[in-house]
Amino acid sequence: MSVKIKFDLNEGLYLKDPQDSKLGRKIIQFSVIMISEIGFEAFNFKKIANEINSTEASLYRYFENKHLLLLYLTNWYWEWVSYLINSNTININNPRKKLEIVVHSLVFATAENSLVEFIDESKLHKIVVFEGAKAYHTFDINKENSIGLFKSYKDLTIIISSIISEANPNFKYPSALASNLFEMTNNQLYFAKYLPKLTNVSEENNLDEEIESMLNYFLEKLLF
Amino acid sequence: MSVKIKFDLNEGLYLKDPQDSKLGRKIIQFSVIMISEIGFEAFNFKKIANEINSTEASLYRYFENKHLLLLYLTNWYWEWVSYLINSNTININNPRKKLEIVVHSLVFATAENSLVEFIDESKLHKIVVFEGAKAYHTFDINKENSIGLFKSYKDLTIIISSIISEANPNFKYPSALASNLFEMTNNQLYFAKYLPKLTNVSEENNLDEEIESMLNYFLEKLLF
DNA sequence: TACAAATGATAGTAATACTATCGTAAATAA
DNA sequence: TTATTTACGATAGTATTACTATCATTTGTA
Repeated sequence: MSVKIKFDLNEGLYLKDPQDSKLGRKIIQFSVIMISEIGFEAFNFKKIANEINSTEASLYRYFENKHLLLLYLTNWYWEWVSYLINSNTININNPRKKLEIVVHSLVFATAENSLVEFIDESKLHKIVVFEGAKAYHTFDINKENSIGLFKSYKDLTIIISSIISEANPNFKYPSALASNLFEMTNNQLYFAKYLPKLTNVSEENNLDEEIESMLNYFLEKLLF
Repeated sequence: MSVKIKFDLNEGLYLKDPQDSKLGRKIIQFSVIMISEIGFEAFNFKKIANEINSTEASLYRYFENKHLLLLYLTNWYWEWVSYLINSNTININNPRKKLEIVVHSLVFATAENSLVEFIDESKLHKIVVFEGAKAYHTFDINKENSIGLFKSYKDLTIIISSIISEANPNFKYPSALASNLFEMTNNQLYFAKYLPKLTNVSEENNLDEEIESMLNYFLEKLLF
Protein backbone atom coordinates (compact mmCIF):
# COMPACT_ATOMS: atom_id res chain seq x y z
CA MET A 1 0.00 0.00 0.00
CA SER A 2 1.15 3.50 -0.66
CA VAL A 3 -0.40 6.78 0.26
CA LYS A 4 -0.49 9.24 -2.59
CA ILE A 5 -0.48 12.88 -1.76
CA LYS A 6 -1.00 15.64 -4.21
CA PHE A 7 -0.10 19.16 -3.27
CA ASP A 8 -2.58 21.82 -4.22
CA LEU A 9 -0.38 24.32 -5.93
CA ASN A 10 -1.72 27.66 -7.05
CA GLU A 11 -3.44 27.45 -10.41
CA GLY A 12 -1.66 30.49 -11.70
CA LEU A 13 1.55 28.49 -11.79
CA TYR A 14 0.53 26.33 -14.71
CA LEU A 15 -1.78 26.28 -17.72
CA LYS A 16 -2.65 22.63 -17.21
CA ASP A 17 -1.97 20.71 -14.03
CA PRO A 18 1.13 18.62 -14.68
CA GLN A 19 0.29 16.28 -11.83
CA ASP A 20 -2.77 15.07 -13.72
CA SER A 21 -1.17 13.49 -16.77
CA LYS A 22 1.64 11.19 -17.70
CA LEU A 23 3.32 13.83 -19.84
CA GLY A 24 2.91 16.43 -17.12
CA ARG A 25 4.57 14.24 -14.53
CA LYS A 26 7.36 13.45 -16.95
CA ILE A 27 7.94 17.17 -17.48
CA ILE A 28 8.27 17.69 -13.74
CA GLN A 29 10.41 14.63 -13.25
CA PHE A 30 12.89 15.42 -15.97
CA SER A 31 13.00 19.14 -15.42
CA VAL A 32 14.09 18.45 -11.85
CA ILE A 33 16.80 16.13 -13.11
CA MET A 34 17.88 18.42 -15.90
CA ILE A 35 17.91 21.71 -13.98
CA SER A 36 19.87 20.11 -11.17
CA GLU A 37 22.42 18.92 -13.70
CA ILE A 38 22.89 21.78 -16.14
CA GLY A 39 21.50 24.73 -14.17
CA PHE A 40 18.49 26.88 -14.81
CA GLU A 41 20.01 29.25 -17.37
CA ALA A 42 21.19 26.48 -19.68
CA PHE A 43 17.92 24.62 -19.28
CA ASN A 44 15.16 25.20 -21.82
CA PHE A 45 11.98 23.64 -23.12
CA LYS A 46 13.58 22.33 -26.29
CA LYS A 47 16.19 20.34 -24.40
CA ILE A 48 13.75 18.73 -22.04
CA ALA A 49 11.33 18.02 -24.89
CA ASN A 50 14.05 16.11 -26.70
CA GLU A 51 14.94 14.26 -23.52
CA ILE A 52 11.42 12.95 -23.00
CA ASN A 53 10.57 12.52 -26.69
CA SER A 54 8.04 15.28 -26.70
CA THR A 55 7.98 18.71 -28.30
CA GLU A 56 8.41 22.28 -27.22
CA ALA A 57 4.82 23.06 -28.15
CA SER A 58 3.53 20.36 -25.83
CA LEU A 59 5.47 21.73 -22.89
CA TYR A 60 4.11 25.19 -23.48
CA ARG A 61 0.66 23.72 -22.99
CA TYR A 62 1.60 23.07 -19.38
CA PHE A 63 3.73 26.06 -18.48
CA GLU A 64 3.64 29.58 -19.83
CA ASN A 65 7.42 29.84 -19.62
CA LYS A 66 10.41 28.41 -17.85
CA HIS A 67 10.30 30.96 -15.07
CA LEU A 68 6.87 29.70 -14.04
CA LEU A 69 8.11 26.13 -14.22
CA LEU A 70 10.88 27.02 -11.78
CA LEU A 71 8.38 28.79 -9.56
CA TYR A 72 6.16 25.71 -9.72
CA LEU A 73 9.03 23.52 -8.55
CA THR A 74 9.92 25.99 -5.83
CA ASN A 75 6.33 26.03 -4.61
CA TRP A 76 6.37 22.26 -4.62
CA TYR A 77 9.46 22.40 -2.42
CA TRP A 78 7.87 24.84 0.02
CA GLU A 79 4.86 22.54 0.29
CA TRP A 80 7.14 19.57 0.70
CA VAL A 81 9.03 21.13 3.63
CA SER A 82 5.76 22.22 5.23
CA TYR A 83 4.53 18.66 4.91
CA LEU A 84 7.73 17.29 6.46
CA ILE A 85 7.51 19.66 9.40
CA ASN A 86 3.84 19.00 9.98
CA SER A 87 4.04 15.26 9.78
CA ASN A 88 7.12 15.04 11.98
CA THR A 89 5.96 17.39 14.70
CA ILE A 90 2.44 16.06 14.95
CA ASN A 91 3.04 14.13 18.14
CA ILE A 92 5.65 16.40 19.62
CA ASN A 93 4.80 18.88 22.33
CA ASN A 94 8.14 20.29 23.36
CA PRO A 95 8.67 23.39 21.18
CA ARG A 96 12.43 23.06 21.51
CA LYS A 97 12.20 19.61 20.01
CA LYS A 98 9.84 20.93 17.35
CA LEU A 99 12.40 23.52 16.35
CA GLU A 100 15.01 20.84 15.96
CA ILE A 101 12.68 19.06 13.61
CA VAL A 102 12.16 22.25 11.64
CA VAL A 103 15.90 22.62 11.26
CA HIS A 104 16.33 18.99 10.33
CA SER A 105 13.58 19.25 7.73
CA LEU A 106 15.14 22.35 6.18
CA VAL A 107 18.63 20.92 6.02
CA PHE A 108 17.91 17.37 4.91
CA ALA A 109 14.56 17.86 3.19
CA THR A 110 14.06 14.11 2.92
CA ALA A 111 11.61 11.52 4.15
CA GLU A 112 11.99 7.80 4.66
CA ASN A 113 9.67 7.13 1.79
CA SER A 114 9.59 9.48 -1.10
CA LEU A 115 6.28 11.24 -1.29
CA VAL A 116 5.72 11.02 -5.00
CA GLU A 117 7.51 8.72 -7.35
CA PHE A 118 8.15 11.32 -10.02
CA ILE A 119 10.01 13.89 -7.92
CA ASP A 120 13.48 13.34 -6.57
CA GLU A 121 13.33 15.55 -3.50
CA SER A 122 17.05 15.72 -2.94
CA LYS A 123 17.61 16.93 -6.49
CA LEU A 124 14.81 19.42 -5.99
CA HIS A 125 16.46 20.64 -2.82
CA LYS A 126 19.66 21.14 -4.81
CA ILE A 127 17.72 23.28 -7.26
CA VAL A 128 16.20 25.36 -4.49
CA VAL A 129 19.62 25.91 -2.94
CA PHE A 130 21.13 26.88 -6.26
CA GLU A 131 18.34 28.64 -8.13
CA GLY A 132 15.65 29.27 -5.54
CA ALA A 133 16.29 32.97 -5.12
CA LYS A 134 15.71 33.49 -8.83
CA ALA A 135 12.16 32.27 -8.47
CA TYR A 136 11.12 35.23 -6.39
CA HIS A 137 13.57 37.92 -7.44
CA THR A 138 11.64 38.74 -10.54
CA PHE A 139 10.44 41.97 -12.05
CA ASP A 140 6.84 40.72 -11.99
CA ILE A 141 6.96 40.06 -8.26
CA ASN A 142 3.95 42.25 -7.48
CA LYS A 143 1.73 40.79 -10.15
CA GLU A 144 2.76 37.26 -9.31
CA ASN A 145 2.33 37.83 -5.62
CA SER A 146 -1.11 39.33 -6.09
CA ILE A 147 -2.39 36.14 -7.72
CA GLY A 148 -0.96 33.97 -4.98
CA LEU A 149 2.13 32.45 -6.55
CA PHE A 150 4.10 32.71 -3.31
CA LYS A 151 1.42 31.43 -1.01
CA SER A 152 3.28 28.24 -0.18
CA TYR A 153 6.28 30.20 1.04
CA LYS A 154 4.05 32.31 3.23
CA ASP A 155 2.38 29.21 4.62
CA LEU A 156 5.72 27.66 5.40
CA THR A 157 6.79 30.85 7.14
CA ILE A 158 3.61 30.80 9.22
CA ILE A 159 4.23 27.21 10.28
CA ILE A 160 7.78 27.93 11.36
CA SER A 161 7.05 31.26 12.97
CA SER A 162 4.27 29.83 15.09
CA ILE A 163 6.66 27.21 16.42
CA ILE A 164 9.14 29.98 17.14
CA SER A 165 6.50 31.91 19.06
CA GLU A 166 5.54 28.79 20.93
CA ALA A 167 9.16 28.35 21.96
CA ASN A 168 9.52 31.95 22.99
CA PRO A 169 6.41 34.14 22.94
CA ASN A 170 8.49 37.21 23.63
CA PHE A 171 10.65 36.96 20.56
CA LYS A 172 9.87 40.05 18.58
CA TYR A 173 10.38 38.93 14.99
CA PRO A 174 9.12 35.38 14.52
CA SER A 175 8.27 35.67 10.82
CA ALA A 176 11.55 37.32 9.95
CA LEU A 177 13.40 34.62 11.82
CA ALA A 178 11.35 31.96 10.07
CA SER A 179 12.08 33.20 6.58
CA ASN A 180 15.68 33.86 7.51
CA LEU A 181 16.01 30.32 8.81
CA PHE A 182 14.88 29.02 5.44
CA GLU A 183 17.12 31.37 3.48
CA MET A 184 20.09 30.91 5.77
CA THR A 185 19.92 27.16 5.54
CA ASN A 186 20.08 27.21 1.78
CA ASN A 187 22.64 29.98 1.63
CA GLN A 188 24.98 28.31 4.03
CA LEU A 189 24.65 25.02 2.19
CA TYR A 190 25.57 26.89 -0.97
CA PHE A 191 28.44 28.80 0.58
CA ALA A 192 29.90 25.72 2.23
CA LYS A 193 30.01 24.06 -1.14
CA TYR A 194 31.09 26.89 -3.41
CA LEU A 195 32.28 29.85 -1.36
CA PRO A 196 33.57 28.26 1.85
CA LYS A 197 35.23 31.43 3.09
CA LEU A 198 31.76 32.82 3.69
CA THR A 199 30.93 30.27 6.34
CA ASN A 200 32.47 28.28 9.16
CA VAL A 201 31.36 24.81 8.25
CA SER A 202 33.44 22.70 5.95
CA GLU A 203 32.60 20.01 3.49
CA GLU A 204 35.12 17.64 5.02
CA ASN A 205 33.05 16.09 7.76
CA ASN A 206 29.38 15.58 7.23
CA LEU A 207 28.34 18.98 5.93
CA ASP A 208 24.63 18.67 6.47
CA GLU A 209 25.04 17.71 10.09
CA GLU A 210 27.41 20.59 10.70
CA ILE A 211 24.93 23.03 9.26
CA GLU A 212 22.21 21.47 11.33
CA SER A 213 24.09 22.02 14.56
CA MET A 214 25.04 25.53 13.51
CA LEU A 215 21.40 26.44 12.98
CA ASN A 216 20.43 24.92 16.29
CA TYR A 217 23.20 26.93 17.93
CA PHE A 218 21.79 30.13 16.41
CA LEU A 219 18.26 29.31 17.54
CA GLU A 220 19.42 28.43 21.02
CA LYS A 221 21.01 31.86 21.37
CA LEU A 222 18.11 33.69 19.80
CA LEU A 223 15.24 32.07 21.64
CA PHE A 224 16.34 30.49 24.88
CA MET B 1 38.77 69.72 -2.84
CA SER B 2 37.49 66.21 -3.23
CA VAL B 3 39.13 62.90 -2.49
CA LYS B 4 38.84 60.44 -5.32
CA ILE B 5 38.93 56.78 -4.46
CA LYS B 6 39.13 54.02 -6.97
CA PHE B 7 38.35 50.48 -5.89
CA ASP B 8 40.70 47.82 -7.13
CA LEU B 9 38.30 45.30 -8.52
CA ASN B 10 39.47 41.95 -9.78
CA GLU B 11 40.74 42.15 -13.34
CA GLY B 12 38.80 39.09 -14.38
CA LEU B 13 35.62 41.10 -14.05
CA TYR B 14 36.25 43.23 -17.10
CA LEU B 15 38.14 43.25 -20.37
CA LYS B 16 39.07 46.90 -20.00
CA ASP B 17 38.83 48.84 -16.78
CA PRO B 18 35.66 50.94 -17.05
CA GLN B 19 36.89 53.30 -14.33
CA ASP B 20 39.69 54.47 -16.61
CA SER B 21 37.71 56.04 -19.44
CA LYS B 22 34.82 58.36 -20.02
CA LEU B 23 32.87 55.72 -21.90
CA GLY B 24 33.62 53.12 -19.25
CA ARG B 25 32.31 55.32 -16.47
CA LYS B 26 29.23 56.11 -18.52
CA ILE B 27 28.57 52.39 -18.94
CA ILE B 28 28.72 51.90 -15.19
CA GLN B 29 26.67 54.97 -14.45
CA PHE B 30 23.85 54.17 -16.82
CA SER B 31 23.81 50.45 -16.23
CA VAL B 32 23.19 51.17 -12.56
CA ILE B 33 20.34 53.47 -13.47
CA MET B 34 18.89 51.18 -16.08
CA ILE B 35 19.12 47.90 -14.15
CA SER B 36 17.54 49.52 -11.12
CA GLU B 37 14.69 50.71 -13.30
CA ILE B 38 13.89 47.83 -15.65
CA GLY B 39 15.52 44.89 -13.87
CA PHE B 40 18.43 42.73 -14.87
CA GLU B 41 16.59 40.34 -17.21
CA ALA B 42 15.13 43.10 -19.37
CA PHE B 43 18.40 44.96 -19.40
CA ASN B 44 20.82 44.37 -22.28
CA PHE B 45 23.80 45.93 -23.98
CA LYS B 46 21.82 47.21 -26.92
CA LYS B 47 19.48 49.23 -24.73
CA ILE B 48 22.22 50.84 -22.72
CA ALA B 49 24.27 51.53 -25.85
CA ASN B 50 21.33 53.43 -27.31
CA GLU B 51 20.88 55.31 -24.05
CA ILE B 52 24.44 56.59 -24.00
CA ASN B 53 24.82 57.02 -27.76
CA SER B 54 27.32 54.26 -28.10
CA THR B 55 27.16 50.82 -29.67
CA GLU B 56 26.84 47.24 -28.52
CA ALA B 57 30.30 46.44 -29.89
CA SER B 58 31.86 49.16 -27.78
CA LEU B 59 30.31 47.81 -24.60
CA TYR B 60 31.57 44.34 -25.34
CA ARG B 61 35.06 45.78 -25.31
CA TYR B 62 34.60 46.48 -21.62
CA PHE B 63 32.59 43.50 -20.42
CA GLU B 64 32.49 39.96 -21.76
CA ASN B 65 28.77 39.72 -21.06
CA LYS B 66 26.04 41.16 -18.94
CA HIS B 67 26.50 38.63 -16.18
CA LEU B 68 30.03 39.89 -15.60
CA LEU B 69 28.81 43.46 -15.64
CA LEU B 70 26.35 42.58 -12.85
CA LEU B 71 29.13 40.84 -10.96
CA TYR B 72 31.31 43.90 -11.42
CA LEU B 73 28.62 46.10 -9.92
CA THR B 74 28.09 43.66 -7.08
CA ASN B 75 31.80 43.62 -6.33
CA TRP B 76 31.78 47.38 -6.37
CA TYR B 77 29.00 47.27 -3.80
CA TRP B 78 30.89 44.85 -1.56
CA GLU B 79 33.90 47.14 -1.70
CA TRP B 80 31.70 50.11 -1.00
CA VAL B 81 30.21 48.58 2.14
CA SER B 82 33.65 47.50 3.32
CA TYR B 83 34.82 51.04 2.83
CA LEU B 84 31.86 52.42 4.77
CA ILE B 85 32.46 50.07 7.67
CA ASN B 86 36.17 50.74 7.78
CA SER B 87 35.94 54.48 7.57
CA ASN B 88 33.17 54.72 10.14
CA THR B 89 34.68 52.40 12.72
CA ILE B 90 38.20 53.73 12.50
CA ASN B 91 38.00 55.70 15.73
CA ILE B 92 35.62 53.41 17.54
CA ASN B 93 36.83 50.96 20.15
CA ASN B 94 33.66 49.54 21.60
CA PRO B 95 32.84 46.43 19.53
CA ARG B 96 29.14 46.76 20.33
CA LYS B 97 29.18 50.21 18.79
CA LYS B 98 31.19 48.87 15.88
CA LEU B 99 28.53 46.27 15.21
CA GLU B 100 25.89 48.94 15.15
CA ILE B 101 27.89 50.72 12.51
CA VAL B 102 28.15 47.51 10.52
CA VAL B 103 24.39 47.13 10.62
CA HIS B 104 23.84 50.76 9.73
CA SER B 105 26.23 50.49 6.80
CA LEU B 106 24.49 47.38 5.49
CA VAL B 107 20.99 48.80 5.77
CA PHE B 108 21.57 52.33 4.55
CA ALA B 109 24.66 51.86 2.42
CA THR B 110 25.10 55.60 2.06
CA ALA B 111 27.68 58.20 2.96
CA GLU B 112 27.37 61.92 3.49
CA ASN B 113 29.31 62.58 0.34
CA SER B 114 29.02 60.21 -2.53
CA LEU B 115 32.28 58.44 -3.15
CA VAL B 116 32.36 58.62 -6.91
CA GLU B 117 30.32 60.92 -9.01
CA PHE B 118 29.31 58.29 -11.57
CA ILE B 119 27.74 55.72 -9.24
CA ASP B 120 24.47 56.31 -7.43
CA GLU B 121 25.02 54.12 -4.40
CA SER B 122 21.40 53.97 -3.35
CA LYS B 123 20.39 52.72 -6.79
CA LEU B 124 23.23 50.23 -6.64
CA HIS B 125 21.99 49.04 -3.27
CA LYS B 126 18.58 48.52 -4.82
CA ILE B 127 20.18 46.38 -7.49
CA VAL B 128 22.04 44.30 -4.94
CA VAL B 129 18.84 43.76 -2.95
CA PHE B 130 16.92 42.78 -6.04
CA GLU B 131 19.44 41.01 -8.24
CA GLY B 132 22.44 40.39 -6.03
CA ALA B 133 21.87 36.70 -5.50
CA LYS B 134 21.95 36.14 -9.25
CA ALA B 135 25.52 37.37 -9.37
CA TYR B 136 26.83 34.42 -7.42
CA HIS B 137 24.26 31.73 -8.11
CA THR B 138 25.76 30.88 -11.42
CA PHE B 139 26.75 27.64 -13.07
CA ASP B 140 30.33 28.90 -13.49
CA ILE B 141 30.70 29.58 -9.78
CA ASN B 142 33.77 27.38 -9.38
CA LYS B 143 35.63 28.81 -12.34
CA GLU B 144 34.72 32.36 -11.39
CA ASN B 145 35.61 31.81 -7.79
CA SER B 146 38.97 30.30 -8.69
CA ILE B 147 40.03 33.47 -10.49
CA GLY B 148 38.96 35.66 -7.60
CA LEU B 149 35.71 37.18 -8.78
CA PHE B 150 34.18 36.95 -5.30
CA LYS B 151 37.14 38.24 -3.39
CA SER B 152 35.41 41.44 -2.34
CA TYR B 153 32.59 39.49 -0.73
CA LYS B 154 35.10 37.39 1.18
CA ASP B 155 36.94 40.50 2.31
CA LEU B 156 33.72 42.06 3.52
CA THR B 157 32.90 38.87 5.41
CA ILE B 158 36.31 38.94 7.05
CA ILE B 159 35.84 42.53 8.16
CA ILE B 160 32.45 41.82 9.69
CA SER B 161 33.39 38.51 11.22
CA SER B 162 36.42 39.95 12.95
CA ILE B 163 34.23 42.59 14.56
CA ILE B 164 31.87 39.81 15.63
CA SER B 165 34.74 37.90 17.19
CA GLU B 166 35.92 41.04 18.88
CA ALA B 167 32.48 41.48 20.40
CA ASN B 168 32.25 37.87 21.48
CA PRO B 169 35.34 35.69 21.04
CA ASN B 170 33.36 32.61 22.01
CA PHE B 171 30.81 32.85 19.25
CA LYS B 172 31.35 29.74 17.19
CA TYR B 173 30.36 30.84 13.69
CA PRO B 174 31.55 34.38 13.04
CA SER B 175 31.91 34.07 9.27
CA ALA B 176 28.54 32.42 8.84
CA LEU B 177 26.95 35.13 10.93
CA ALA B 178 28.75 37.78 8.91
CA SER B 179 27.56 36.51 5.55
CA ASN B 180 24.12 35.88 6.95
CA LEU B 181 23.96 39.42 8.25
CA PHE B 182 24.64 40.69 4.75
CA GLU B 183 22.16 38.32 3.14
CA MET B 184 19.52 38.81 5.78
CA THR B 185 19.67 42.57 5.51
CA ASN B 186 19.01 42.48 1.80
CA ASN B 187 16.44 39.71 2.00
CA GLN B 188 14.44 41.41 4.70
CA LEU B 189 14.54 44.68 2.79
CA TYR B 190 13.21 42.80 -0.21
CA PHE B 191 10.56 40.89 1.72
CA ALA B 192 9.33 43.98 3.52
CA LYS B 193 8.77 45.63 0.18
CA TYR B 194 7.42 42.78 -1.92
CA LEU B 195 6.49 39.83 0.31
CA PRO B 196 5.63 41.44 3.64
CA LYS B 197 4.16 38.28 5.11
CA LEU B 198 7.69 36.90 5.27
CA THR B 199 8.85 39.46 7.76
CA ASN B 200 7.68 41.47 10.75
CA VAL B 201 8.66 44.92 9.67
CA SER B 202 6.29 47.02 7.67
CA GLU B 203 6.79 49.70 5.11
CA GLU B 204 4.48 52.08 6.93
CA ASN B 205 6.91 53.63 9.36
CA ASN B 206 10.48 54.14 8.36
CA LEU B 207 11.34 50.74 6.94
CA ASP B 208 15.09 51.06 6.98
CA GLU B 209 15.15 52.04 10.63
CA GLU B 210 12.89 49.15 11.57
CA ILE B 211 15.17 46.71 9.83
CA GLU B 212 18.13 48.29 11.51
CA SER B 213 16.69 47.76 14.95
CA MET B 214 15.63 44.25 14.07
CA LEU B 215 19.15 43.33 13.07
CA ASN B 216 20.55 44.88 16.23
CA TYR B 217 18.03 42.86 18.22
CA PHE B 218 19.23 39.66 16.56
CA LEU B 219 22.87 40.48 17.19
CA GLU B 220 22.17 41.39 20.79
CA LYS B 221 20.65 37.96 21.39
CA LEU B 222 23.32 36.12 19.47
CA LEU B 223 26.39 37.76 20.88
CA PHE B 224 25.73 39.33 24.24
C1' DT C 1 -17.59 3.08 -32.75
C1' DA C 2 -17.48 7.88 -32.45
C1' DC C 3 -15.94 11.91 -30.70
C1' DA C 4 -13.20 15.07 -28.07
C1' DA C 5 -9.10 16.06 -25.97
C1' DA C 6 -4.21 15.59 -25.80
C1' DT C 7 -0.08 15.28 -28.10
C1' DG C 8 3.25 15.40 -32.00
C1' DA C 9 5.26 17.40 -36.17
C1' DT C 10 6.60 21.18 -38.41
C1' DA C 11 7.26 25.90 -39.42
C1' DG C 12 7.95 30.44 -38.36
C1' DT C 13 9.15 34.93 -35.75
C1' DA C 14 11.09 38.56 -32.88
C1' DA C 15 14.49 39.27 -29.70
C1' DT C 16 18.86 38.17 -27.53
C1' DA C 17 23.65 37.62 -26.99
C1' DC C 18 27.01 37.89 -29.05
C1' DT C 19 31.30 38.30 -33.13
C1' DA C 20 33.66 40.36 -37.11
C1' DT C 21 35.21 43.95 -40.02
C1' DC C 22 36.31 48.38 -41.27
C1' DG C 23 36.62 53.34 -41.07
C1' DT C 24 37.23 57.37 -38.29
C1' DA C 25 38.31 60.08 -34.16
C1' DA C 26 41.05 60.95 -30.23
C1' DA C 27 44.97 60.52 -27.43
C1' DT C 28 50.06 60.20 -27.22
C1' DA C 29 54.85 60.01 -28.42
C1' DA C 30 58.61 61.37 -31.47
C1' DT D 1 53.56 69.18 -35.65
C1' DT D 2 53.12 64.96 -37.51
C1' DA D 3 53.04 60.02 -37.09
C1' DT D 4 51.24 56.20 -34.83
C1' DT D 5 48.78 53.75 -31.82
C1' DT D 6 44.49 53.08 -29.38
C1' DA D 7 39.64 53.74 -28.79
C1' DC D 8 35.32 54.12 -30.59
C1' DG D 9 31.41 54.04 -33.94
C1' DA D 10 28.87 52.04 -37.81
C1' DT D 11 27.24 48.24 -39.86
C1' DA D 12 26.45 43.52 -40.75
C1' DG D 13 25.88 38.98 -39.57
C1' DT D 14 24.97 34.49 -36.78
C1' DA D 15 23.37 30.98 -33.60
C1' DT D 16 20.29 30.46 -30.02
C1' DT D 17 16.31 31.42 -27.32
C1' DA D 18 11.66 31.87 -26.19
C1' DC D 19 8.09 31.61 -27.79
C1' DT D 20 3.31 31.14 -31.29
C1' DA D 21 0.52 29.04 -34.94
C1' DT D 22 -1.33 25.37 -37.61
C1' DC D 23 -2.56 20.94 -38.69
C1' DA D 24 -2.18 15.93 -38.37
C1' DT D 25 -2.34 11.97 -35.42
C1' DT D 26 -2.93 9.42 -31.35
C1' DT D 27 -5.29 8.36 -27.12
C1' DG D 28 -8.79 8.23 -23.81
C1' DT D 29 -13.73 8.14 -22.96
C1' DA D 30 -19.03 7.80 -23.62
